Amino acid sequence: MNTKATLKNIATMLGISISTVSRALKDHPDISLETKKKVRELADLMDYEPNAFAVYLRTNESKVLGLIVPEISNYFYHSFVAAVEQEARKKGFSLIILQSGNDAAIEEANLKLCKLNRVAGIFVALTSETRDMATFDRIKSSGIPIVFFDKVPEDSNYVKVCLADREVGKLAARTIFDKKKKKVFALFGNPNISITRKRKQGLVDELKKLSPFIEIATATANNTEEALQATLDAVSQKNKPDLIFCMSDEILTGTIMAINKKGLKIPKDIGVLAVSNGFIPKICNPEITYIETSGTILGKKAMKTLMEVLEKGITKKMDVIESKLVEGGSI
Amino acid sequence: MNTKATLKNIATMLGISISTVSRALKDHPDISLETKKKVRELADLMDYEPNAFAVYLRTNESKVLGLIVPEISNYFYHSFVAAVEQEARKKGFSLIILQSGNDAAIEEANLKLCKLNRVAGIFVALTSETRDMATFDRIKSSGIPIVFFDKVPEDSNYVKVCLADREVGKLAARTIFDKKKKKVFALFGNPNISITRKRKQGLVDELKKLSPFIEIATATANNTEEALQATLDAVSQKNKPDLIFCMSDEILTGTIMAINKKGLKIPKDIGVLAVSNGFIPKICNPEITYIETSGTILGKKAMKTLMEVLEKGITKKMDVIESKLVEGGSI
DNA sequence: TGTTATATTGCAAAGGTTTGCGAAAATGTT
DNA sequence: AACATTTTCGCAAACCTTTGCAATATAACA
Repeated sequence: MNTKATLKNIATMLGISISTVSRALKDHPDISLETKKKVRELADLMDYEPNAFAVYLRTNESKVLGLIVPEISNYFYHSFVAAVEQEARKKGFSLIILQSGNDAAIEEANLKLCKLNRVAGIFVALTSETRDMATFDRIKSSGIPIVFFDKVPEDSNYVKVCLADREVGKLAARTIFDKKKKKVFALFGNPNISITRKRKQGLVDELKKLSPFIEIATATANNTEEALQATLDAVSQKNKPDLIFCMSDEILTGTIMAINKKGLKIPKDIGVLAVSNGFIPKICNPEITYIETSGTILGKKAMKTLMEVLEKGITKKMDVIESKLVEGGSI
Repeated sequence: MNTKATLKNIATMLGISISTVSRALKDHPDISLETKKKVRELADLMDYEPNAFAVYLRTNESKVLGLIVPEISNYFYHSFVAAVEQEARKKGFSLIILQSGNDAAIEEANLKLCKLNRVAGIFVALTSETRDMATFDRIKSSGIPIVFFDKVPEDSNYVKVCLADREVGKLAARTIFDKKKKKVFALFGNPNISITRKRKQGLVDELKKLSPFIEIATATANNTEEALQATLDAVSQKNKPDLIFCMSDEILTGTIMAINKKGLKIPKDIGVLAVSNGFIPKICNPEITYIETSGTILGKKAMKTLMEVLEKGITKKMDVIESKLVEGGSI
């Protein structure tokens, strides 16, 4: 039978003490080269890997990060997740990924799970249902840093990385103005989350400022299905809009389906402007003009921020990433 | 200062022994109701959670699963990941997700990471570069069960869940035959992985069997970009195909971009048939006809299989899920 | 040779939990 | 009251690693 690869076994087999083996493997200066060599050879042979659990138990430093997100299968999040995972691996961390499915109770359970797994830090995109930040506060005060991203709490008391959401709205407004659109139908996601409110405010305020003659109607769509329906309704009116603004990929998807269903042509019959990571816009014909929100960039930023928090113990901070307009042919 | 919530501290505060506290918390029959009550109350108050690392160290049973995938931001995998995560949580497991980015070396590193984290089991979709199964074998013989999915090793010596790939090909062939297409251009992914070969064989053989008059040309596209280019080339010939078959969403995406770029109309100018999870087909106009491959279903199956392996210690097994044709208007 | 410095190594505790086994206390039996 | 049972609990080892400190061995020096 194969002996388990532990310090103890290596030590016994070599007739030396556990501590010597431990130090030899870490290249501690106290240990003679000869011993180090012996130890390393046997360790390699036995395929020794330190037991992460024992290490943690002793050192209290875990190399695992938690990531809680409403759902992974989301146009934006999965690129965020991919980026964080990559960066994490570079730094020697692993990533535990949890989905809260827009349910505050599951979110809380996931948070507990992170605590249970003694993660070194957590990334969180809030549920649209999250009202109570108490659990987050408890986790935080128990010493586990949290970096909020995308769907962040409004309160400035946290560490967060997000898009310049108000700017996104303004940029959309300026684009609409430049393209001389007159009747806008704007679709937004759940109004409970701050990014929705900010994007909406940015868009509406800036549009008003730019011109008193641009009509704007807004509606809420919590998912692709609702966006499809809302778009259908909007374009079926006698006096239909000349541009539809979609706050997210989820919504854009529904809008496109609706436009296809109605047999309308973009941009001849109707214009489309979206906020997106670019994937869906690029497979449309013509390509959709969009304001880019890159999950990859945000992910890298988030990881960097977490590392800072871990090192310097910051507890409040807000990082914002800019976004830019990518022109397709949809307006 | 707040005392840490550990068995020891609870024990001291209550003036009883650690073992009693431990057993009380697990509702062990040896402990009196009175004691249990006391213990539970204090534990609740202190927000006690067993230290997962210590538990593992003692029991050697971890509640964490590993998942290694070429990349999460893939049309198919992220729904798989989402499904596995959900099922895992139901069973009290957490999921560590790693990406190997189609690099066999990173794949190996990820495997080590799983071992290091002492996961209870691993899900793996192979890289197209993976040749050497030695590391997998070592992990397996070290007692960590591996369930391969989607991109699985050919050899029957493993536990795997996958689509009925040959059937997928055949179904495509029958559809092409039924729709009376005469000149097929079929795009496949990396030929090193078995699903490619199987789908291709299924399609080609069945097509030959059904009719000697259907022409079929095949090409390889390793990513969306290559698919775009290959499609562009194919439709630019004097005698262009009347149907394009796309083996995956990645490829379908490229094909659609190419068709859009060329200004061709589906299905009038050219037909399209894909293997897909349905998302992209549904946002096209007309919707693309596709053979469904559900990451969600496969994910659930994979989790179920892993649980079986964990319980019964099976070491070889192959589960196959059927797929069906979903008609759009693209043929 | 005795003394001191330096290079190597080992001891033992700690981290939090689980669990077999034995001890003590409570209850039941005659 | 003496004994047998049953109920309730504690002891201590084990899981594997890290690390401060003490111990030993070796070399250097006077």
